[in-house]
Amino acid sequence: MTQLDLDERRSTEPPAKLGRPLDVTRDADILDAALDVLAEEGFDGMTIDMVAARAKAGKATLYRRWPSKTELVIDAVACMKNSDLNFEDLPDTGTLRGDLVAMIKPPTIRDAEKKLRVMAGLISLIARNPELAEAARVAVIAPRAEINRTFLQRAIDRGEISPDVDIAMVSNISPSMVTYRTMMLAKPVDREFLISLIDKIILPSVGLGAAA
Amino acid sequence: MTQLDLDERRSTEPPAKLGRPLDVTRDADILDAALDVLAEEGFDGMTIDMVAARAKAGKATLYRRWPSKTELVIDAVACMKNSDLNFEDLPDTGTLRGDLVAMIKPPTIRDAEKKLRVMAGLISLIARNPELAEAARVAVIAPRAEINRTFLQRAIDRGEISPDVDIAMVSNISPSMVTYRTMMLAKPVDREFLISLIDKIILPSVGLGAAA
DNA sequence: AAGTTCCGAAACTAGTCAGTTCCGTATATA
DNA sequence: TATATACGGAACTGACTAGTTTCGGAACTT
Repeated sequence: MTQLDLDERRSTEPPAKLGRPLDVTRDADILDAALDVLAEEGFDGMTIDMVAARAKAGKATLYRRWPSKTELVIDAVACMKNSDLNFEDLPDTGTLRGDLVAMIKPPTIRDAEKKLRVMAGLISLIARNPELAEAARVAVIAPRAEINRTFLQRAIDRGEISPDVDIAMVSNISPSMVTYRTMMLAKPVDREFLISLIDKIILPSVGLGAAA
Repeated sequence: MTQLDLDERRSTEPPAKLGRPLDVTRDADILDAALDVLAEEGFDGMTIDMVAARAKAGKATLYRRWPSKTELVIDAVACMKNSDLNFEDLPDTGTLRGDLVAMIKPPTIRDAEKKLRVMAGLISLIARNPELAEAARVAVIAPRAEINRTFLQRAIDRGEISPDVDIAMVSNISPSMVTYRTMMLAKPVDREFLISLIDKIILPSVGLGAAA
């Protein structure tokens, strides 16, 4: 069951005729709590009681809305999609380097780090749960590369870089190295690291080595 | 308790005076079984019974040798160190590209993939268990970057690339992108991908874009 | 106010699994 | 052969947790 399914379910029972209506904002609170616990404990370390306590809800309430722990987590991951970056207001500075540097903002970095912590808690499951894997890919993994793809395509269109650049490969450099640095090396992803990444790896790979 | 501790314990009871001696090769079988299960199920999915069954051993035997599941896993990870690549016989072809390409061998790739599957099953724990994190870093993470560092240093020494190259950054490109591709994108790491990685990302980042 | 529905809290069920104990057997020394 | 030791297997304990049920109360509708 996905968030969309829930919305649908509710739209078929119009504005709720009698008694207290199902509160949609309650769903969001619970999903947020689930993400917090997930980031701190991982999937197996997370218990339904933890989530209920964090959301100040009863365990029964969670089971009234989601049929199982797994479905709750899938839904939580799917709803993690656009917590920070809106695709509409991406920077457009006129240069590839300008666009990439403009993405380095503390809130964006924090958002990415939380998502990575959630991902870390899920990875061992992803190999065995295709539905969860799909939710994670759509919500977390794809958007990061998509933004880079957009920047690169713009740069090609304006003639800044060669159209022969392997966009698929280059757009994954930053997600790969940020993820590895966080999850494997446990080192901070700070502005200095990201600037180095742009100037020493990404720009040279598109032929903007010294010209930038 | 580490493998070293076990060896020590055994060396203090000389060649075992009476009865059946503790069989050191039995340890290796059990640790291998643990790695197999770990790679397939992840830490939380792995049970002691599974490991015992796979090693054709009794559960009690495992607990005679390791005090807990966690210690067993830490030991297994630590022993994963040099299953394939020996630091002595690294290729030395005379060019950076030659060295990097020479590392692309099916057995090496398979070995790396298994290690990555084990890592995937551990990541959510690594954030909460420093001892395990250290074992994983020493056995899996550090060696991969170390090899690249060696190749890069050689290239600097022979004047092939500039001494200003950020070795720490460049030596992590390949581990990062291979890990991400495997764990997040669930795409195969084949020869074609690795060649592209070398020619399109790594070599340009050290100033060998077209000259190679 | 009456009726309905959802709520949080808590008790409960059932299954799983880490870790322990026990036992009959196999293998080595002496 | 007698003895000591570690073995595999199986039964057991205790803790934990997913999921269910129950219940009194709160909030909304009419």
